[in-house]
Amino acid sequence: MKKIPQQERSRQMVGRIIEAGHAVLVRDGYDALSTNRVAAEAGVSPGSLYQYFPNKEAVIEAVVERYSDVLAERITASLADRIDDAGPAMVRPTIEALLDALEENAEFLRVIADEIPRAENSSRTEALEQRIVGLVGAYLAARRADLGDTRPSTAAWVMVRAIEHLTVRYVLEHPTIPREEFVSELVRLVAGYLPD
Amino acid sequence: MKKIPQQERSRQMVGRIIEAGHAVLVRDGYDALSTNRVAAEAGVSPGSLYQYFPNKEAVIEAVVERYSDVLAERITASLADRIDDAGPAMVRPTIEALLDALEENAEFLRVIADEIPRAENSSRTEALEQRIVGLVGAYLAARRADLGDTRPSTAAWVMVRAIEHLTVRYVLEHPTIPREEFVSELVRLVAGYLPD
DNA sequence: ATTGTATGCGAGCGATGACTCGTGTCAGCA
DNA sequence: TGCTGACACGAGTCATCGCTCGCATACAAT
Repeated sequence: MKKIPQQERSRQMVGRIIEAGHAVLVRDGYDALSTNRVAAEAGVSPGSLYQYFPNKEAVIEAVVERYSDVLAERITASLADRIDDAGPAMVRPTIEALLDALEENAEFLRVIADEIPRAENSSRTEALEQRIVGLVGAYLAARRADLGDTRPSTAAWVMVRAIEHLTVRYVLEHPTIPREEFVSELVRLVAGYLPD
Repeated sequence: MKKIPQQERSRQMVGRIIEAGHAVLVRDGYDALSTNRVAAEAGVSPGSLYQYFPNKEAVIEAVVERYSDVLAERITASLADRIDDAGPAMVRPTIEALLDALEENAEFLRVIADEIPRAENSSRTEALEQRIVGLVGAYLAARRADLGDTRPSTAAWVMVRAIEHLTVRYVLEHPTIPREEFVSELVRLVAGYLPD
């Protein structure tokens, strides 16, 4: 039974439930998340939870959505900021911003990337990726001469996927590569692929 | 109760169970896989299944292991074959081989990559990655002059992760990029990153 | 044949957890 | 103050599943 909150207290409740879901995911992990546990963590009864979420999946979706909205905000803002710069002047700060954003919530990122099946969030993840691919594609289209006969959309697809994955894995696996070295490598990777 | 099969028929049973697990994963998906269902699919009783597998997870592990052994075999063989070639002469056939191997079993790849939580197979996946990173790292170390001050191990980490992820996503998402174009892009990506 | 052992069976136990529903409470309004 | 509908509660229902155990059967050795 999906209701639209009409009173203030119920809107607070939705917030508390999302917050609790986040806490349970980080503290107990994805497998241990039950609607009963989320309700308990939120100090709310299971029945109340189901007044605002149709099922368990919807709760998780809401938690993930809140996180990825914040992330999307930061990334696209950072990208848009430097869309007029060229080459490394644009690439390096963007990668730094991405790494910062991911590291800030590394524990939750681990849950999303390693514990939740990818398919569960495919729609949300892909929407975010599509949005960034669009941005980067437009950027590349504006400087098409650089690319030879590579299509901008293709180049954007490759770049965005690669950078996203590499940064996420770097943050989660903490390989024995100093951050500075890692960033430089990514910049080199991008620069080699998009010659100017 | 993990038993070591002593008679021929029981060895056949283990094989049938693994085969059934594979079939259930592909046909019904990860969430729908129960030990009872696997047993039924194998034409075997649940009790018998537990004579050879300590728990459900072990069954899945065995199924995944069989798949990733085949994959590892093909990739490392292909890599080793061309370890003496230089530049694109080595890179392109390797990527082609990787794409071939992934496409051959795309349905099962989807289950592994999109439905099973990554953490479930981290040990197996990482072992495979480590092995390939080792191979590539050794290759790069042998031609260290090319890399400037980038450490071979770092370059290998970046390359292997990037190529693996991009090829998997390409196979699973079937973006509107022709295969030939995609391969050329990956070759360009590698060539740009590892100048010679 | 007979006995001992390995193998196989499948009904069912025990626990879990998503979700419901009957009951109670609170806020706002006349 | 009494009424009404939104809101909240939480014990309980119902189905699912991982896993066990007592028994049956096939096989090998003697």
